[in-house]
Amino acid sequence: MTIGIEGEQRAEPVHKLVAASISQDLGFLLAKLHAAGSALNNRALAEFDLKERSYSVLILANSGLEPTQREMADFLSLDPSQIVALVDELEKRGLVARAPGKQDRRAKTVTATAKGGKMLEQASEAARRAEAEVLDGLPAEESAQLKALLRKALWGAALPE
Amino acid sequence: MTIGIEGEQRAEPVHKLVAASISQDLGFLLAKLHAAGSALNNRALAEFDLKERSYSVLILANSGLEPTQREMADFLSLDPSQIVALVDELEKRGLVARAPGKQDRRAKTVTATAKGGKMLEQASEAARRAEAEVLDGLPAEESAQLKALLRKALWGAALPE
DNA sequence: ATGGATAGTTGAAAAAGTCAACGATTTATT
DNA sequence: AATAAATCGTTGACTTTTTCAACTATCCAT
Repeated sequence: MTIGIEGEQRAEPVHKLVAASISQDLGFLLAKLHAAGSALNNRALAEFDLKERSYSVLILANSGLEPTQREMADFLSLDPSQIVALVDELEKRGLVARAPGKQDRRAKTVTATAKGGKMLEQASEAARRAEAEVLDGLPAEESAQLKALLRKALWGAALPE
Repeated sequence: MTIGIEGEQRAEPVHKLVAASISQDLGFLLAKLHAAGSALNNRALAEFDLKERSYSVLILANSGLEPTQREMADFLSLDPSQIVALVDELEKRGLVARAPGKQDRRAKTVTATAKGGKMLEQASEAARRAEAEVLDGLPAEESAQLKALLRKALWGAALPE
């Protein structure tokens, strides 16, 4: 983690309270790193009028997996009604399109348009840079390790890639 | 991670969308594990009429470090006004006490009362169990590694303990 | 001694999260 | 086949959380 201020970068000063036992608490560590990362991500994505949420939806829409809104809601840990709002906005901007589910006509699959795919390409690059900034304190190997452990904590040993 | 349903526990089914590239995104992984952890934490703490937030404040108040509200806000990545509300409530319940800062009379240090300390003891045990549940998929060594990497990402190599 | 910054507090406004209901459709039961 | 129960997306109401600008009291630099 670094804090960037007007182009200049300095290491985050280690806070006095780091000595408190909460610094050993997983929930706190996740919340804090997530908060810092979200701020950077949202700043990076603002250029494309995206936020972390809409960016996530766009990625899933562009994945080729033709996810339904319900699948997105489950996977992103969001309420289905929030997905409606996110897809509404992306659809209005012509970045994604809804289509009726093939087997299930109740469901709607969400797919990125060509325009959405192009925007995603650029946005991903910005997000990649933001992530690098968050992981600034970790060498590449440990960054990979951290992400691998997070995936394993979420889904167990059976991991993609 | 496991999902507990009415006492019974089952492994979380690996979602179809895990194959999407967002599963490699640090922000997403943090958000998802944090969301799952928060739910478990809050459920565990509800017994004590605490939430993650008030629990965090109580820990810091009990740390012996005599943090000011501002220090708490910085450390917990919260707005100072949110700390006011949290401390107000804990103080009303007799779990913490405000005292004027010794060097700086603008500042107020927050300290846990004996009652607060006792409650924290029990609540910590509940939180510890919740954390264990989140880290269910990881062997002890990897859990420790994950937490160490999170700390390092946040504060660099200079770590407590 | 004055001016500018900072701590806590308040209150308002915006954003996000929660939840129950509904129509359309699917799945299960008889 | 008919009916019942469950599910998907959507809407709207409601609550909670977040954000931000003011304000007082106090501190710090000059």
